[in-house]
Amino acid sequence: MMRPNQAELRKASSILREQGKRVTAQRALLLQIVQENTGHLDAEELYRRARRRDPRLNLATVYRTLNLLKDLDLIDQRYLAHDHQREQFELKNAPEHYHFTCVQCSQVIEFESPLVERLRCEVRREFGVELTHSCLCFEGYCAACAAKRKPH
Amino acid sequence: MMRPNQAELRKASSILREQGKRVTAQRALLLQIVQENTGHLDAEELYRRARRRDPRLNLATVYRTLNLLKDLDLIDQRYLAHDHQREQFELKNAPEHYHFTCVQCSQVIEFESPLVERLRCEVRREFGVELTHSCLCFEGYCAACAAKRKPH
DNA sequence: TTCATTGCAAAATTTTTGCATACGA
DNA sequence: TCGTATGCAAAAATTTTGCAATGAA
Repeated sequence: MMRPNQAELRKASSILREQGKRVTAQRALLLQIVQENTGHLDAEELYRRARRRDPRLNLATVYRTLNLLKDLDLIDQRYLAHDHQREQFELKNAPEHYHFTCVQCSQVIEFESPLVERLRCEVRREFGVELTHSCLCFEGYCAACAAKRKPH
Repeated sequence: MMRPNQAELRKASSILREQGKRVTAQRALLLQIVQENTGHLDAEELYRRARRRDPRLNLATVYRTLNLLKDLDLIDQRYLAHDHQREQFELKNAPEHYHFTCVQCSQVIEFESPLVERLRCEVRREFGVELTHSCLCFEGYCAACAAKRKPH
């Protein structure tokens, strides 16, 4: 967690610039926060956290920035669990990864597995489709919460 | 598709009754429509379709009904693709199934595969978690749309 | 300097709620 | 009949937009 993935951020910045967009303090701040939190935030939460560092930041800017970053494919919009009503965002990483969300403590675990690629092949072959994106959202109880639920 | 799955609906009705809830014309109509469309509808679209058969139906009733059915676990709320902003609902079926959504024509294909169970086992073992639900959302181009994109 | 971006406030959109009436059991 | 559920209208919550001022390149 919290690995300062500056490379990711620099890459995002240069993509912005390539598109003739400006790397403003607000955009840099929001990108920074998205990447620090492995990015499972909705607009409101992102706004709350960003305001701690820049109290002048406006919620409209958060929405505008999220839309921009989505358009440029710099962040992903994910649905992680049933009870998340609002959209969730995360920095787009090269390798796809998948999520497990604990329904009790909301902890998110990322995982990956070669089985996913096999599944994608299967679907491609069976239906003749072309896949551009896959999202896996598992839900349940993390080890700690599961233990608490079954004492002894 | 469009198999008149009356058994599903009767089961839903009896669950409503068991919970001391009433099976009103509005609720029956909404359940009917959710199951007819394999249920990939948001609140507004469900409302539009329901109004064709009962023009007096109110949008507030749709929201109240969706919340009720979610609480009773009679419908699932799913996020099927990136561009679906609003919540999507579908009738809860016994076997879990997964979705592919065509980003061009919005067609939804459901699939299942034993690989999913293997993946679930892997995640359970690796992280010691307990799984209660899994959602797979694949996106891409269906066979027809893929063909149109690559002429000759 | 120039024009994209911001903050602010107002509008639009989506969802929930209070209350009198209607209706299922 | 009794109370739950509905329609309606108003409120709340979420997201977008117009515009003057700001600031990155």
